[in-house]
Amino acid sequence: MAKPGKAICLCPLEGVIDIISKKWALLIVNEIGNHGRIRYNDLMKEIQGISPKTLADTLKELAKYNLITREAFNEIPPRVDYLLTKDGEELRQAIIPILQWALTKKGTVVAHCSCSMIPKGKRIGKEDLSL
Amino acid sequence: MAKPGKAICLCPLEGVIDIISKKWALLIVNEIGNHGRIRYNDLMKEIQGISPKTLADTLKELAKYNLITREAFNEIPPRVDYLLTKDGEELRQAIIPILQWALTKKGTVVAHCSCSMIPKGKRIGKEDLSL
DNA sequence: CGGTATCCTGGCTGATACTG
DNA sequence: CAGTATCAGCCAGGATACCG
Repeated sequence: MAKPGKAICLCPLEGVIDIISKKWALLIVNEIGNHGRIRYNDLMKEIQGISPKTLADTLKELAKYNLITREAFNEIPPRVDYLLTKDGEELRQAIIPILQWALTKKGTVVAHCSCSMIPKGKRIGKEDLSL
Repeated sequence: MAKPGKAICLCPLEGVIDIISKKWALLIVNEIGNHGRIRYNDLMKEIQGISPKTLADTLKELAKYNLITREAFNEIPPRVDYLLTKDGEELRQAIIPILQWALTKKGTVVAHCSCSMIPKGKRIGKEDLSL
């Protein structure tokens, strides 16, 4: 092998792999993180293409894993905010190296996601990922 | 929002998300990395539970994305080695933060994966991930 | 040995309509 | 507004058999 004693074990990923390999999970975690706090229908608008069912299902999953918090208010009309837990924010930070890696392969990338926090057409480079 | 100007854009993940969200892709990349160079059937043994079809499909995908290299020898019996490219090795490094994050949620984890490079029952902690 | 070929299944996902 | 209910489709992935 290349580097004796440097074998990496992916066992820790167990249980977590179900999250990070879910199509929408990372997007949602990141979007909530970008906003700090956001409501259900605003998420629907930000994450273009997701269906209400899928969004609801994924939110429940994320809450089950303690990555997000659901905060409901007894108002009319109803209001529910979603926030990242500490774990969720840490996960959000943990994917940044993968983002950086993706960028090294492409140089820069033109933002075209639906997130209102990112100016459309902005060129994303490594400098945008150094928090 | 929490930190103005610190919004994260996941656009760079496009094209890459198909890889990292594949159930077996990360496992395979990591396993090849652990061995430095490994043959098809040895991968089958190491990655317990994967079917030949899925393994073959995923290997092709990974090769297409230039994450691994296929090296075939004209011998009888045939022999094919798989290795990580530079990109592949970088990806392997990039997922370590996620591993570390997973560990912070669990403390330590007992290795039970089929990888022959990791002693069964070894307790994995953060110290095993500082390369 | 290193794969294909073939068939099949179940869970994820989407669309749409509806409700408290 | 914030979801649920319902139905339907796709396709990653599994089992098995076979091939060069």
